[in-house]
Amino acid sequence: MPRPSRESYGDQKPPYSYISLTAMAIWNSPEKMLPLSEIYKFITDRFPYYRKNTQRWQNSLRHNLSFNDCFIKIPRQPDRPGKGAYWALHPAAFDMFVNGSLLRRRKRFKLLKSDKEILENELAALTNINRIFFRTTKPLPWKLVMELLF
DNA sequence: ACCTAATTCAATC
DNA sequence: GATTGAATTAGGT
Ligand SMILES: [Mg+2]
Repeated sequence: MPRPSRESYGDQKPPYSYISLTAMAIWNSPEKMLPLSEIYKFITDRFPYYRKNTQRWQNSLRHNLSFNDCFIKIPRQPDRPGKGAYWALHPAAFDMFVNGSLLRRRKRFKLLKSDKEILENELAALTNINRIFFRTTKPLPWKLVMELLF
């Protein structure tokens, strides 16, 4: 994993792909997952180059998050409200930069169609569980909930 | 020169 | 914010 923490390229474009920058941001975080806004912040905080043309590169970065299987969208937990989901690195993609550079990996990380479907089902299940908590102030009758679910 | 990863534009939800 | 496609740019051999 790329792990630059305090670099300075001035106003020059740093030699990292959006995938690298995003992986750095996520890896640098305590929980190894960040909402979009924090990924942006990580990048603009240390690379002045990205304080311009924000609409362009942020759209590209979002494209990367959705398109690349190495990034997975974790639904936000009810106890941590905010906008958008969290983004994490797929555990099987930790080594996606080996034998490559931070500008261009040797191969794209792509999940098998079947593995992708399994992952999507798991995340969808998580979203459903979270929905049970959504906007409830008082504690839910867990005993009852569990009995209904299982 | 070639392969294909990365970036961009932009429609759509 | 997130997803997707199509077209273009560009890194690495
Ligand atoms: Mg993804």
